Amino acid sequence: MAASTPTWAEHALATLQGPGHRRGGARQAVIELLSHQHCAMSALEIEEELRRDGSEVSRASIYRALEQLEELGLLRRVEVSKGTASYEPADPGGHHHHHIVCEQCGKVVPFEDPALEKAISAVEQKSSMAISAHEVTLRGHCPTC
Amino acid sequence: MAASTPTWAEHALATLQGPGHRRGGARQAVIELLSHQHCAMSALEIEEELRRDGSEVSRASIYRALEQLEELGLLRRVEVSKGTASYEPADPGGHHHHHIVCEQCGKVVPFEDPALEKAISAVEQKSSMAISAHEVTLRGHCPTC
DNA sequence: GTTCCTGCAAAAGATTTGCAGTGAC
DNA sequence: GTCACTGCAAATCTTTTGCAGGAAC
Repeated sequence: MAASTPTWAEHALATLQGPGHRRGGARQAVIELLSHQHCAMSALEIEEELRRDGSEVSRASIYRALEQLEELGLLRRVEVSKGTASYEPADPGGHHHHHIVCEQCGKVVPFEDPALEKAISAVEQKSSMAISAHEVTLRGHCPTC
Repeated sequence: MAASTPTWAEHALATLQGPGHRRGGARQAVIELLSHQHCAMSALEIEEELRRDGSEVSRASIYRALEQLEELGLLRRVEVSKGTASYEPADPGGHHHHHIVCEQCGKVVPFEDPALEKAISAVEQKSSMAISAHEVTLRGHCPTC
């Protein structure tokens, strides 16, 4: 899938200019890393990757940054791997994709499908609950597995 | 939603008659409990419920039973609550539903929608991966929250 | 100066595993 | 008798939290 728009990091940092927020290195590193990502990453993957990049960040700070960014609507939380949350940049326009996960090797492939979105919208309309988000995960085996 | 078919427990126990399996009280209690359930339960909820019923079962045995039953295709694993897996009986015919979760109170409401299933089938056809399962989760707020 | 952000260490919660004993076949 | 199943305790893994120091505004 296309990488997230190049301005997502700017958008995130702009949102964090507001009152009640201050800049900080750890969160900035997380934003920076995620903005270059084409798909979801878990907190531990982020920690490892940042360490590899030389910008070591405390694990607690990563979790706190992710939680905060999700609450601000800047990140989308998805649960692809068994027992771990992953996060990916959320398009401000609401444009998003879903995931296919290989049960063998754990590989995650994004996909999008307008017809699927339409069907989900219809369900949301019919429901008595006010739906704010949805998540679709397909599981199977990739060609090489 | 309709409760799982009344013969699911029998089906599960029959499957476990095969070679390489033996009967055991802990697993049987888990099957018995889940067969009466209308929606997904987590391992810890199962433990608590069994204890309340007077049939105390070790937590490890519950996890082992759930893992095994899922591998046999008798249970469907869904991740509704944040950070915990839940399990529900899998209809042998493949008939299944999905879930709407209230982000406030955690309530889980099942739903099914043929149009949605059709849209997902279409995506599965188009994909280069061999899809064996899918999961849809809607999140929002229930009328009382 | 206020208070948000960060790191460290400890805690919490969910799940897995090693091992020895029990029970089904 | 063999091997699956069970319970207990310990270990593992992910995530959260308390606290003290440091940085942004």
